Amino acid sequence: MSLRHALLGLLADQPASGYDLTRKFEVSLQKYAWHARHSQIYPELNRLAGEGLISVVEEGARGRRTYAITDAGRTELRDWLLAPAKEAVVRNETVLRMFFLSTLDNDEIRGLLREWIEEADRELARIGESLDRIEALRRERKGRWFGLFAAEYGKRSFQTQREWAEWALAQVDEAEAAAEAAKRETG
Amino acid sequence: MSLRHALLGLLADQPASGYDLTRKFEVSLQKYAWHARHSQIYPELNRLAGEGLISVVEEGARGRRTYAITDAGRTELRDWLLAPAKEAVVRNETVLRMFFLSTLDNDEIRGLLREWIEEADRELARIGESLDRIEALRRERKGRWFGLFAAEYGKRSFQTQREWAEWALAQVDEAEAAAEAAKRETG
DNA sequence: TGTTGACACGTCAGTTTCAACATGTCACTC
DNA sequence: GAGTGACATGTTGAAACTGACGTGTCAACA
Repeated sequence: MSLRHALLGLLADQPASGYDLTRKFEVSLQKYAWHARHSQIYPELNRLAGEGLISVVEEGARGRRTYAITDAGRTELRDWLLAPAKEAVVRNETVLRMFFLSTLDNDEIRGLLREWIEEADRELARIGESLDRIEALRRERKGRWFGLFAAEYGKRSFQTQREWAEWALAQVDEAEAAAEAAKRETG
Repeated sequence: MSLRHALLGLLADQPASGYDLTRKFEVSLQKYAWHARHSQIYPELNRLAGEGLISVVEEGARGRRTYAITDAGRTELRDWLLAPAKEAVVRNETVLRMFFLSTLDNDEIRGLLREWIEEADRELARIGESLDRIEALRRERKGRWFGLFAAEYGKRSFQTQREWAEWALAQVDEAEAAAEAAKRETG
């Protein structure tokens, strides 16, 4: 189960509440690493606290509970990072759709490819801002670079998505031109 | 639920049995698109058949049943490809580990990065073969390119993973050198 | 003839995940 | 003082998914 490790990982950077963690999922992990809803996060936090991997360090307004990772939690996180129990699970609906793209008509293919190019541009803009924030934090608190590796990976991934889509568009055009040429020859 | 669409997508290319589909998952979808076990695939095939989205076209030795996609199934697949019901779900344990990489020591980070480089090399070799097969098929049955888009995407993705890991290794070295220089200055 | 290993499909109990429902707080503004 | 929207945490029933177990077939080879 990776959800608990995602939570431990986020708490390894700094203490946070369930609400904070939900927002962190939404803005950073959700899109290219791990998807989870608050209805899954809150019970898991309770379990982690019960097992002593995290602990409540502050209680605030509106029932807010701030959790921090414990030493046991850090050990658990480290073990998982260095040697995950089994082969990595991958689920990516977009990639799945890319897989079956060729079952569509050329114009439909082009439509989807253009959507993916736009998505990549949006994400690249978002990640650019994120990288700026991390860079600022890095200057501020020397030597720290939490999130930098992932943000850079995200950036490169969406650049790849964009370039791939451009390549695919060219492939479709090329195939279509070849098909028309063949048609003219026989017709 | 994407599993059914993954199955419909595979059957859109050519008829196959549950066993065939399980193997296709293992060799192609599993690694970077969608993960599923045979214990999930067989019941889902029965449901799809019950709903008329696929049908049994052949019964062979050892209880083997070959399924083909129906027109209703093609419609369902097409609808999903063009407009998936909700935002794409992403789960990727490797990327999640990349996210928390910086909580480790420099040497541990280097170890993981090297593992990921090796993994990328292995996958690139595998995908290279795959692309050769697809290319051969394409020459044979003109105009068909099922799987080509995805294989190319996979190739580019693992190239990205490799390049990112090399970049990250350089970052670690750089940070370490800077830290040591600072230490010499104060010490 | 026995054994091995790939082929082929299935079930099931337990866990994870999702969407929807539910409840209340606090700050701000009209 | 009423309304709004962000804050904050929960529960629950259904669906999806996993890992392990179970059953039998068939080809090849010793």
